[in-house]
Amino acid sequence: MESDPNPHDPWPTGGGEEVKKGLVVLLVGAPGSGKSTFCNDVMAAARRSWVRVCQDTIANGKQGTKLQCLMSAATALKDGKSVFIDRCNLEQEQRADFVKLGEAQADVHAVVLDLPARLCISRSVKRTGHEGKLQGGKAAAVVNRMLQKKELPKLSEGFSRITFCHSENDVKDAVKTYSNLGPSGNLSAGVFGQKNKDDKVQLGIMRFLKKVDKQDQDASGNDITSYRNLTQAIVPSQDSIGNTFSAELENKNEEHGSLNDENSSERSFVGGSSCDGIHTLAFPSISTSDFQFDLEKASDIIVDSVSDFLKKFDSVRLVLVDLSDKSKILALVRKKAAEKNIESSKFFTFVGDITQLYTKGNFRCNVIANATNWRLKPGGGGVNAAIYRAAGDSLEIATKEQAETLSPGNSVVVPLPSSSPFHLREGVTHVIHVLGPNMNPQRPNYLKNDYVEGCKILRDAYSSLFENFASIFNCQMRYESKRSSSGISNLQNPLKGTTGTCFSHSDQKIKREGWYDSERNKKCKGFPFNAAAKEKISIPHGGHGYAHPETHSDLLNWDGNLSSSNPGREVKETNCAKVTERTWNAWAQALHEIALNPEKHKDVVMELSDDFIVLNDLYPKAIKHVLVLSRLHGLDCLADVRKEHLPLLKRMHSVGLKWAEMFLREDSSLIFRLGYHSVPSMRQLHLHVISQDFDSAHLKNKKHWNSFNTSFFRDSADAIKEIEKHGVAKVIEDESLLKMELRCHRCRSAHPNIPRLKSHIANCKAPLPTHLLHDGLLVSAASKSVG
DNA sequence: GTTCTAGAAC
DNA sequence: GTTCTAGAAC
Repeated sequence: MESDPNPHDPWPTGGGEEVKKGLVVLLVGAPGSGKSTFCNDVMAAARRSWVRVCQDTIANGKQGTKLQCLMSAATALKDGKSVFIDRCNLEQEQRADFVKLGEAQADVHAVVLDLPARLCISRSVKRTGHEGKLQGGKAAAVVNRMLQKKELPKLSEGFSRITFCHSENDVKDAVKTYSNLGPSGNLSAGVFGQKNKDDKVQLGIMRFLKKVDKQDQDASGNDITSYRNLTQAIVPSQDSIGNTFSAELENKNEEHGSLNDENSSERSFVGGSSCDGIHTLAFPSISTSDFQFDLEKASDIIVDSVSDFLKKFDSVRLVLVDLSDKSKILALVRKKAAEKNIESSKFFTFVGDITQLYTKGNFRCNVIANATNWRLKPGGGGVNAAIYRAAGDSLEIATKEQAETLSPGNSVVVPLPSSSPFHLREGVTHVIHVLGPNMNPQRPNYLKNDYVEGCKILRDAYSSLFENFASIFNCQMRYESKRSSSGISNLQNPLKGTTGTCFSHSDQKIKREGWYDSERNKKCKGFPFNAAAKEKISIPHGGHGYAHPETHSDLLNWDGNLSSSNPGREVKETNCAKVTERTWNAWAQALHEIALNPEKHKDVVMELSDDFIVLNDLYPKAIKHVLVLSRLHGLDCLADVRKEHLPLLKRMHSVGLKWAEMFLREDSSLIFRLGYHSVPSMRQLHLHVISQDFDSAHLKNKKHWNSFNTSFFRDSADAIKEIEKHGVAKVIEDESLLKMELRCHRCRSAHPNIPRLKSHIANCKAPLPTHLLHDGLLVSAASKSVG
């Protein structure tokens, strides 16, 4: 849906004026990859005026020069036409001059026709009358030689959008996307459809890596080195808790993107979310830990610096992070930020590990700050050590490229390579090292309690940090501003009149989940409830098997109090946690009935013991999909499970494993995942053992898909660990998860509807996410043979 | 959980 | 016209 005639254009141009912008699309592909066909197909159905610049015919039908192509393209752009550059463009150097065409107010895209070499060769060999006269047997040698030199395009070359096509279907989709592009429409920026760079990494290798890496785990159990060897681009995505600000706002922006880009069925954002996301800087409190800076003074400076910065920038968020919810600096800053009326959507505090904001906190930040030392070296204590440990060698190497040392009050931006574990795992694209004043006599540059100088340096440090953050942001805005002439990432941009339906939250919601201690335990300890929280979310439950609609969804407000969105509701108390009483609808009782009276259901029971029953899911969502059903009365869902149920849970897990392994003996190509739905539709605790093909006619809607492919699905092994550690398992009682856009569970590409998703997953060969492999959450033939 | 179906999307 | 979603009913 291009924007020109649309009165609801989400990215309206400034002052109501339509700013015409050119578009240059470089085709990238070997001879025989279908570049000319692509151009012709688009031009045949196009809604805008295109010129195809083909080096093979540019000289009066004969092969011409690159210069001729450049001149022809420039002329076409001047005439307001859009241009296809139809030449191989396989190497960066060959593309560079064409990318520069974008300097004259044009977007530059790449469409990569990365089809199998064999196909290109056979087409080249077969073709007669090809414009490039590359026919016959010679073609094979030429194609092979060219492909050896192939350098896939990157955004950093200056492209605002890159579309990778690996199959005929991909090409069709891309043709459709460009055909539908109206005269002044635009497509969202980013990388689409990129395959994992290293598809050769197979399960066996992953297992091997895992084995090796056990020696290299940090204290929190984070695996460090395995990621060094993987280049798979995992972009933390919308399968996180949907209610952190970051996830939510990024979702919104993707929704925006989709309005301009209705046909981008392949939407695997590679390289972080910065193109479409809200730029978020997570930073620790500088100097207050190891450098022993006074907390009162530091908190004043933080709040002042944040306030100043936010006055200047709109589409950014700053998040102060500390490990403990008892953190004094967080409490001080929260209080002062509230007093100063700093908008809590733009600045807030977060309790968690800054190195695992996404994986452990489900909170996405694309930039994090590191309180470094003057040598910019790993080690020391606190945040610096943790960040270097988590980021692996790549951070050290990347840092060295930027600076050797740093003086107090300064900061330095370090872009993380896309292969960096931090980038892959956490979605962090940049680390900014910042050095604050030191009040610790044991550390270098000791200020001897000179707080006049100290405060000055700390202010400098924060302003340097924030300005550097903004400079990254500005540089990435280059792409964004290309997408529309009016600064598209404005958060205030309303969604009025849009038709996207994936995300229906309001902008001002926040929910902190994922840290047990800050929530469930506090409830036990009788923390005060504050119904007048500044921001809160209530998540009504409808459509599930129980009739009572609400469950707890609490959050911390600025005052650090717990607020409840469910005042006056009856709860029953089990041990420490309060559990909502639920009334289950008749249809949701089927499993409960089977669990209690298995003798009446011999037709479905496949295995029976005193504790559990194994049965096929009546409506399997994959080739193999069985349920391990607990028989314990009163245990209806994962949220009800407590420590005393651990033996049962472990037993159910091992029974699930046994069945998965049995299925694997029949079909070794299957891969299984074991887990629970956060909010099950059917009463009676049941473990899903489901093969990851999702090849089933019963998988019919978004809810089906997302219930197995977002954090709504809680892996059995994780649940067990969490119960062991915290007494309860995390359940994500957030219905919006089930309404999230449809993303392939392998390559993370987004798809407009279930049929399209299903046809994609039937062919997607990308490996399953590394975190699943890595944490042993998948059961496959490979995992069995190694383990 | 499924089925049915109106109406939106294509 | 067909396809697809989402809400209601069960």
